[in-house]
Amino acid sequence: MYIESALSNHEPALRRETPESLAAEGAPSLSSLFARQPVERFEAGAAVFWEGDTAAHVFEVVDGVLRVFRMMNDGRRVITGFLYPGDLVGVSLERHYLYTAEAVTPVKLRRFARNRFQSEIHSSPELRPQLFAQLCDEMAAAQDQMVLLARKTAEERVASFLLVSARRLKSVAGAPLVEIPMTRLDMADYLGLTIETVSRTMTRLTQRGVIEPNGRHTILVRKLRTLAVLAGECDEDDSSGETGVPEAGAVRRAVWPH
Amino acid sequence: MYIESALSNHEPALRRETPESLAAEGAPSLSSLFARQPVERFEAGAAVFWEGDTAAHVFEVVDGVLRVFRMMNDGRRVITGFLYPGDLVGVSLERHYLYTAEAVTPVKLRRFARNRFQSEIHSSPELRPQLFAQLCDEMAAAQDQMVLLARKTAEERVASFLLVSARRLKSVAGAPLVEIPMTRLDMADYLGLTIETVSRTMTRLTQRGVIEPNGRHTILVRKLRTLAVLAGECDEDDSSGETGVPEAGAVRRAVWPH
DNA sequence: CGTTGAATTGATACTGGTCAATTCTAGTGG
DNA sequence: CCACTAGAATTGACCAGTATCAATTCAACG
Repeated sequence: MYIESALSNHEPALRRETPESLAAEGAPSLSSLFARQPVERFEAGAAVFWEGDTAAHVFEVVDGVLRVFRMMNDGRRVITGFLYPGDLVGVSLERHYLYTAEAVTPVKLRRFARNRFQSEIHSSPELRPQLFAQLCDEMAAAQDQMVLLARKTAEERVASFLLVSARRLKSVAGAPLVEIPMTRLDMADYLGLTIETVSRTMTRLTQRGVIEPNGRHTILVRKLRTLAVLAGECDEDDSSGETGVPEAGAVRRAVWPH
Repeated sequence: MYIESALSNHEPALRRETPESLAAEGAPSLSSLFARQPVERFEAGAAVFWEGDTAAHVFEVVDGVLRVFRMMNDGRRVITGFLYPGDLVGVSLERHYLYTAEAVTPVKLRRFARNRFQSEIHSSPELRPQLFAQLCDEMAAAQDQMVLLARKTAEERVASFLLVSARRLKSVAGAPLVEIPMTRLDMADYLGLTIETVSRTMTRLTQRGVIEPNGRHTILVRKLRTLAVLAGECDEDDSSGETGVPEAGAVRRAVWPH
């Protein structure tokens, strides 16, 4: 079966309103479920759970960034996603986790027993559509990632990543200052490249004036439109204007000359 | 949020029992929802819907195979999945489909109005977990595909594809005879390769006696264990035995030397 | 200020892509 | 029933984009 996102380009449906805001208003939301759980802290690099562990809990990211990855038996690593505040980890029907979750930055999480989570979801007509929406968003993101991995060049991949990172920010007027908390190795394993290729590509983007690194984990995006064009999936008209962030709900064409 | 499959290796949770069997028994199942809808036929190559179309319906595949794909604006195509009898297409919260669905073979479908589908799901405590299970399966399959696209070699990709195709069959005793209904171009666009590379890789597998083509769309798998090893994600012990199909629920390790 | 892992940069290798030429095969029509 | 045809698949020669290997350089932290 195939599902789609409630919002194009994977702005997560529920991420806009912070967990706190909803919980405070008493509106039933997925994160309000977790609100009473104690906050647990993980230092950067620490694993929340491992691929193969018994999947006993569902987690909500409260603060920080997680990486979620799978390893091939010879050590090749694939990061299937990064998780941000408001995201859930470990929702599943499987007895064991199918991936490892690690803290990229220091992370705060809330934990919920799996079976309790399931029964809460099952019995709440408010929560169910929200969970469903998150699944749809995640599926859409996975499909974008498949497009990236299957057909995009190194430059398109890096540009796509930076673009999505830029969109995650509350777009500061003009050029957004993007935080890249993860290492180049994380980026490489997420984009299906090597560190060297990621590094070279970013150097080239810098030389062309598209981005302007500010330390290793902060990047000023100087030409957002250019970045969007380089990323692939958008119509490549003017890259001169260099105005604000291209809106998320962009039009999609339905033409395919067979 | 991240979810996992109810069954490893993406044997779909609900696919085993045919739609008919369940519907006949009156057991509430996703496909029983569709059972009263008229069957629609699509000839090979016909589109069921296009990326960008208003997403007004959900479809159940009754017979045949669909390909689901997205196009980049310059024509690069990525097939994100193939759909088989029992699968649903078009489940979404989005107003428009995010991908095109086309018939690979002559296909029979049943159609269900989107809002009716949603309310049925919403009001049925039996159906909901089944839909959830399908979402989980699909998410797990998407993650496998990301691993394939991000890190596997051409040979590993082709081997993985043939292996999954072989597993879909009711494993005939000994060497399974695998049907590959799609063209090489479909395979290439699914595996992130070119037709030429797919072709060369299959030729090499044939020369090594791993597979034995029987026409262009049928393949006798002579060395299933070898194929499994070549596919990557399985421990590569003996490839001599060449006995039955490796079971789906294989063990996963949880080691990661950081 | 020194140390160490991360990142960058360079030289070279190799997998898979591109372009082009056959060869196959499933239809089609005589 | 069989030759013809057009698209699909295979094969080959060559090329390009990334990976690999190796050497610096950078920057965060003690």
